[in-house]
Amino acid sequence: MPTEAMPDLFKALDELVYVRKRLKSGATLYHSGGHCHALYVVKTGFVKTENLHDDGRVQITGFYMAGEMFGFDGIETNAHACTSVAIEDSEICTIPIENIEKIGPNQMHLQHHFYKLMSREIVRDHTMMMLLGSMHGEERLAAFILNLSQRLLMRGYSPYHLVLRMKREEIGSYLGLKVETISRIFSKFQEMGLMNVHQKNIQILNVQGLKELIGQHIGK
Amino acid sequence: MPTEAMPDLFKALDELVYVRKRLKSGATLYHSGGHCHALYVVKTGFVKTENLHDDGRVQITGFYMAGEMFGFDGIETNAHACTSVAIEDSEICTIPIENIEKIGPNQMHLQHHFYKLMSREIVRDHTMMMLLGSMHGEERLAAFILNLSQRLLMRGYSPYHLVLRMKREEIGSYLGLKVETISRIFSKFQEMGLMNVHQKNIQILNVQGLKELIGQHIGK
DNA sequence: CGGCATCTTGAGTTGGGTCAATGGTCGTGG
DNA sequence: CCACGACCATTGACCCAACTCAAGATGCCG
Repeated sequence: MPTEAMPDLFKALDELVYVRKRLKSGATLYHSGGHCHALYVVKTGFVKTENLHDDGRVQITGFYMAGEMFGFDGIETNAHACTSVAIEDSEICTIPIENIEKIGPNQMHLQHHFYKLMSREIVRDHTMMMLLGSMHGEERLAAFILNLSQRLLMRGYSPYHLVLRMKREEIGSYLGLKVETISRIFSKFQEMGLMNVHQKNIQILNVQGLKELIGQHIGK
Repeated sequence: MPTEAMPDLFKALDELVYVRKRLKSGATLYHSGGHCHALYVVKTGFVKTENLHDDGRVQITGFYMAGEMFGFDGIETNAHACTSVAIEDSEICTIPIENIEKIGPNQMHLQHHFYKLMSREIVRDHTMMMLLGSMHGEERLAAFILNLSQRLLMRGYSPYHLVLRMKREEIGSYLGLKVETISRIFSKFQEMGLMNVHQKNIQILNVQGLKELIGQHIGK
């Protein structure tokens, strides 16, 4: 992607944005099954998306931080396939889908940008399938922490100090593990000297150690 | 989607198709990391896509049958994020990405069709995340068989008799379980009178029973 | 300060993994 | 056409990672 085009791209993107909504922590942006007419970008705050199974089981399918777009699952059927909830006070930008469809041939780079964003979501989901299907608990949590760290770094924050916005139970739901297991693994990581854990504050002490931990358990 | 528009849509789609490749069973269509210049549609046969982890672990991320499109993961970076392999002799249609980008404003419904297809893949992936993150072995296999049955039905085949194109190990990789576990669950399903299993031939005897099995294990 | 939600830790259980042996199926070549 | 060999599937015995249940600890907010 040529750097020159970026300002134009952002300008063009900006014109698609409809409104900025404010959500209190715990508030629902949209419900599974509801009519889907827009995509969303987190401006500030933190959002989760979750799938609700009939019998009450919940699977969190994503956590989105400032600058990240979500809601692509609703395009296929015009109905949301998951529920979106703010996990801290957040501001959300809305991009009406009709605006995206109106993108003309003069903004082909913008059209392509949306394809890329959806492709990125697909790659991310496949990575999660790999994590859930073939990694052990410790590997999953290490990968999760490294991923958050990476995303903070890209936003210009320190990659070594993170404040978790979600609770242990939500991390567990995302990683296919129970709260107690998450808690135990955090304690173990601390014992191993990989990180300091104090409630939601994580200080990463040994990035390389975390990376090496993933992939140690050969086989599964 | 208006039924009237369908013939036009198919005609328009057809014009994007570049070539039809023939692949022998076991042949690789593209490798992870390779340059991505196209999307693919299965014309005949059966294809799997898989993520390869450094340490040799493999996660199958999808099985695609006639009429299904795949390869969306390569759009973001122009490099394939997974490897695609034919699991039986197959014919594959290639849709060069440049053709998709050239779609003009006169074919807005076609442009939207691609958004829908990518959205469908995202929904499917989220369903898999739910399956891998919060279902037990029996539920996973039941869901898998019901999904195949459903896709056969949509293509006009009997939903009660399926011939598995993949081996047990591949089912296991897809569902995050080991070969032996898949084998044991198939045997159990047969004992329970839910289906007859003879090698790759599955005869479903009790669809309702399979559906009810999913969601019985409350909690986890 | 009290009440409630969240997090941690322990003890015991279990679903699915591992290892190992056997049984089927199919393709190839004599 | 049959026999061999390679690959795949099944089954059993045992084990361990993660779950369940239960009890405290910690922190937060009114």
